Amino acid sequence: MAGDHDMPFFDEDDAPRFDAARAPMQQGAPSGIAARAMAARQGHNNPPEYLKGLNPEQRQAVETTEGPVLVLAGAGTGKTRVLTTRIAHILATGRAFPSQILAVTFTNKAAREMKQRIGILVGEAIEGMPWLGTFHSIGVKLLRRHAELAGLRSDFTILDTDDVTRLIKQLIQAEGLDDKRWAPRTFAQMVDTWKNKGLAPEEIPEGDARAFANGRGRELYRAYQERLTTLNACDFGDLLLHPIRIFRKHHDVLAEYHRKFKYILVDEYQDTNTAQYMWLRLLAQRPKGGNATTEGREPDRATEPSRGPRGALAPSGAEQRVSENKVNICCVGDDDQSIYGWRGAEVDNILRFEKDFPGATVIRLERNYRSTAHILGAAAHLIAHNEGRLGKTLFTDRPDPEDPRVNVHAAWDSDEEARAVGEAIEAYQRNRHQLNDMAILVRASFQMRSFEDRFIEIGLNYRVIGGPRFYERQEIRDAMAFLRVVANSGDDLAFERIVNVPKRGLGDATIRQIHDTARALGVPMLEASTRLAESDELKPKPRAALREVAANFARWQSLLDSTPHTELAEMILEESGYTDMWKNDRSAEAPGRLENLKELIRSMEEYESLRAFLEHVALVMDAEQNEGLDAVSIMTLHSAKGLEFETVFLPGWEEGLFPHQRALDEGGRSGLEEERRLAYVGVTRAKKNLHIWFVSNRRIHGLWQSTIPSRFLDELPEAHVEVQEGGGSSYGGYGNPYGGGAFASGRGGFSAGRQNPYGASRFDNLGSPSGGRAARGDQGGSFSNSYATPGWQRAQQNRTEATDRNWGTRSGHQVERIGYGEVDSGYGAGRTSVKGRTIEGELVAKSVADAPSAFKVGDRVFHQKFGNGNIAAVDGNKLTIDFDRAGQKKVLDGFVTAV
DNA sequence: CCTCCGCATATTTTT
DNA sequence: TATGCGGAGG
Repeated sequence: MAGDHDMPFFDEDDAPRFDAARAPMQQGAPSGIAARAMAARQGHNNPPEYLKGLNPEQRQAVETTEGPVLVLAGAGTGKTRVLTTRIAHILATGRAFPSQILAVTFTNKAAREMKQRIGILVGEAIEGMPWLGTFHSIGVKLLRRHAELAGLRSDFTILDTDDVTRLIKQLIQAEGLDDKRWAPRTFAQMVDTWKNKGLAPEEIPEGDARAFANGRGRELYRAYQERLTTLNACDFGDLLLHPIRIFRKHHDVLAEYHRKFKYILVDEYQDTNTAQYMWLRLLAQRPKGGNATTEGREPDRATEPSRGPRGALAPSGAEQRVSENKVNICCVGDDDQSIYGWRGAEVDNILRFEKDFPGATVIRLERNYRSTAHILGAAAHLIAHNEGRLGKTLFTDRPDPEDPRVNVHAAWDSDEEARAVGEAIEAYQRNRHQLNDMAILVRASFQMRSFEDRFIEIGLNYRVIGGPRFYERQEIRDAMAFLRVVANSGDDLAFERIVNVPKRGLGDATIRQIHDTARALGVPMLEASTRLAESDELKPKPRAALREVAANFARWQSLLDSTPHTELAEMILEESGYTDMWKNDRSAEAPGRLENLKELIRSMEEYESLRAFLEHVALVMDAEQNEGLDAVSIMTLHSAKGLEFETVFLPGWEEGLFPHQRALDEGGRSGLEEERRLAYVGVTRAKKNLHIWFVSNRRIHGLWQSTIPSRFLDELPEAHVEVQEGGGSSYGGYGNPYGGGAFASGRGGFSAGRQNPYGASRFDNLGSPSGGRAARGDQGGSFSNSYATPGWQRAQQNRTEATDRNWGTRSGHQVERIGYGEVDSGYGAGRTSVKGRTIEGELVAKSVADAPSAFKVGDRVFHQKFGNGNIAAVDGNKLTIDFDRAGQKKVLDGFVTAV
């Protein structure tokens, strides 16, 4: 077997032998890396340039090249710097060639950044690192070399989630199952979860197998894998799993890579899932006696029935013996920033590192270069509420007492929140802050909408980061499908996607016929179409259409080698009628789609060939956003990881949203801890200014819900936090008649007789003039006289100055203000009541099935926001109410009181 | 083939 | 509430 791989194995990137002084040089006198390498070898006392400016811990992390190393790199402690400098150091000291270093990241962005920074450190004279990339891109590289060992040809196609879902849908239908009852997406997700755990069809838990397709989950998974093999295709999970299986089975192959990779580096180790962990361990474990195989003691974790908590894979005795050998693996990560548990990441991997790699050096990077002492203090106090951490405390050596504290603000509802944040941003802008330095980080993307609406209204530039990606758009995927078929006529999934695009009258019936013919003849669908078009099995119309399709593809394929690929692509889109299709489309999106197609062609120019481009796109599903424009960034907390901004706004800190109810329901305590880590990530994005917001009312699924402040707010240390009375008071913009944003509708409501499951909060009364006090029997507080508060006065002013810049153009808001006034009169009686919640464990709230409503049709009720109204319909606890002023609304019964 | 209506669904996202 | 999907019907 080994002989089969020798050829591809020692090709481009395997330099035959090492010569530090020569290899990296291209011409001229020794300089750059070569000079540094020689200096290092000659034992000069002066540290090389690239080590200067590192702090002692960073330097230790760079210079401890031998043996297993775990670098616990807190937020903003120079993680990437350590990683790149470490690679530069290994290269400069002649410890390894670029091709002998395996460096894995999670995202293409991270890989790109690392390559670039290594380039800067080491000088342009060195060729790129061939084995620096994402788990998946390295997986493809391995699999292309050894494809036949996985039953594939080396030109296999990589399916993305969309392809996978369509394929699974076909399988479900082929099994005679109802694809409505058994959603293909759901099953695709299940398969993904199994693959994240490294499980083959025979290894999945019985319960999982039974849970789908009338208990036929296992067979379906198996059928799916078989279908992939037939199609000469694999999904993202396979890019890791196939190499794992090859390594396990073919020890000679594994041994080659053991010899090859002298150093292994892993970025964001806390995000690794079980499959990635298995993959890494296979590559990292070296058998004791030189090149001997690991035969007989190869761990087969996937079949191990017993695991520790949360799927932890305790190393077996055999593995421990194996791993005694020195392994130069360096994992960098931060357990406090592990936020991807829901997609299979195992925090345990990082928590267990020292057990997995006995004798490991653990280095903590805690010196933070990003944030102020207040922000770090807040972050530290917050994250300290988590158990099971490795434990780190960030510090800065430039404390500045003048720094602003972390600001906590209250708002009445999400619209007001958006308004207040907008005003805060404008205030910063007036103080010459760049919009580019500000970001709004939300928990869930639906929160973005109120900000977008508001910013459009006031003409504030913003940019949404994340969301649907360039390569996931319909027009791009269609165009890609054309190209895929041209490059590989066996790509049936791509073919099916576009046979009838633009519409050519090839309906389901014809496509089924192509399918059947293809299967009967054992040929790809394109081939089958060609033959069908020549036969008279089809009616004239589809036959002609199909003949044209087949002829088109034949022509394009014949041009593949002779025509520049960008030109060919343009030709394909033109001749297929695809561009015309969008030109004739009068919908609003059509021009944008044409623009995207142009962009696609443009981006192809960077690649040598169509194939090179397609390979790239399969794995790199990101496209750059337009820089240059000064705009506020809006994104989710998840996509903010790794970024930093001068000023950060964190809206929506309410129970149920953040921590998210679903995380609590499904993840229990560990779910809560992951939410807290997410909060920690959010807080640590800020360099100087941090504003946290919560609202009292949020519309969820169209129903107004009264909310209570997030428990995370209570976990912030008072010393570093300043509570802003009234949402945007410090920016002098707005206010509501109650002197600020929020009523004590949440916790205040509880304390009136119900139990607040989270205990009293110091935010209970924030912004509440009388509601909170009334509810809790007056405990004074900062709002003992609501009419004296700045907020109230501001509100009065605002009401009279209707032409004020902040109000004038927004009739909607003005109406809403008046609405508040109406509410005012009845407020005392209209105290909110909130449904109780059960508590599971100590801290975790479970949502509770709502009891039937005590109200009936015709009842006269009062609602805080909408005023008085009559109940028009009752559905469980959901009420449809005709409000006197606000019209018909649906509202939960907990938020209205009988009048 | 296109349009309209009813129905389910409504965190987080990379490769 | 809003969105998107799939089926039914023109």
